[in-house]
Amino acid sequence: MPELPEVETVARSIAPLVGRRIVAAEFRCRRLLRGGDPNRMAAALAGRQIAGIQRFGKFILIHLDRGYLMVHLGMTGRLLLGGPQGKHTHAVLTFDSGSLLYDDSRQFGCIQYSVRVPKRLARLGPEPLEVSFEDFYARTRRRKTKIKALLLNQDFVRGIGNIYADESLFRAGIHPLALAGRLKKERVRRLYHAVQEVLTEAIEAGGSSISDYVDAEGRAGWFQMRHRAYGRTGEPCLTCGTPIRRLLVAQRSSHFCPKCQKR
DNA sequence: ATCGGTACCTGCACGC
DNA sequence: TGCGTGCAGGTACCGA
Repeated sequence: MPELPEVETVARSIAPLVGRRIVAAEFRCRRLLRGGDPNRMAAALAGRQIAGIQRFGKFILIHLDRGYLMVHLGMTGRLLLGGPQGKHTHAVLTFDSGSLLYDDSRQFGCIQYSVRVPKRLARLGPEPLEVSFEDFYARTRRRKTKIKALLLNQDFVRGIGNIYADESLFRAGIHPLALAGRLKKERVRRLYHAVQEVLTEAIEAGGSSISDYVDAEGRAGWFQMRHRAYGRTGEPCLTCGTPIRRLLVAQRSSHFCPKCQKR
């Protein structure tokens, strides 16, 4: 579910935890820990104070007074401040008052504790809202892959997922199958600005709630009302009226206007 | 080094 | 009502 705007919204909504101390931690799903031991993690977290919260692409890095807790929401992960626990509540952090729940029906997300900043974060590309155009452009050069696949690659830039890739390509007028390395500089520039525009608007809208995404306070986003391509297969293009088409790129559905978006 | 394909899970909507 | 199919915001890993 969550891409950069959703993760940013979640990260902001758990900001009230900064300064609070973890009284107890419980992990009920081994898969979620990616090899970590539930009891050792719980022991390491008990007594720790939240020092800060940072987002890296789709990852949330919670700084503790000793070590880091890295959270990825996968497709269906949620962080919730309090609220009822369900059959997919896989982790619970208890504070002196209140709690933070991790809920994830598909179990594609992960939570990892480490003393140092996890190495995975160092391999990610730059933040799309901070990268310069020259760097963004340079990263597309000599790439033989399709532009849609490149946008989804977190080592290219971090945080873009299926929705915002489609929305950005639509606004830039670029076909998802266009080869990244062959795009002219001015077309890459349009894409660069489209990515920033779409992500900025989506953050302002609190993200996209397609089926069940909500922030830690249970609030849904409304950027789905602004989608022009994603999920609009068969509906008229808002620019030219041509029906939006869907095809598979990198095994992900891609929605685009066959008339407005050129290869 | 890069690329495409597959695996990992559960839930839901759909047609029969 | 049940059953099979396809689809879903994600990444990691494999072989070519």
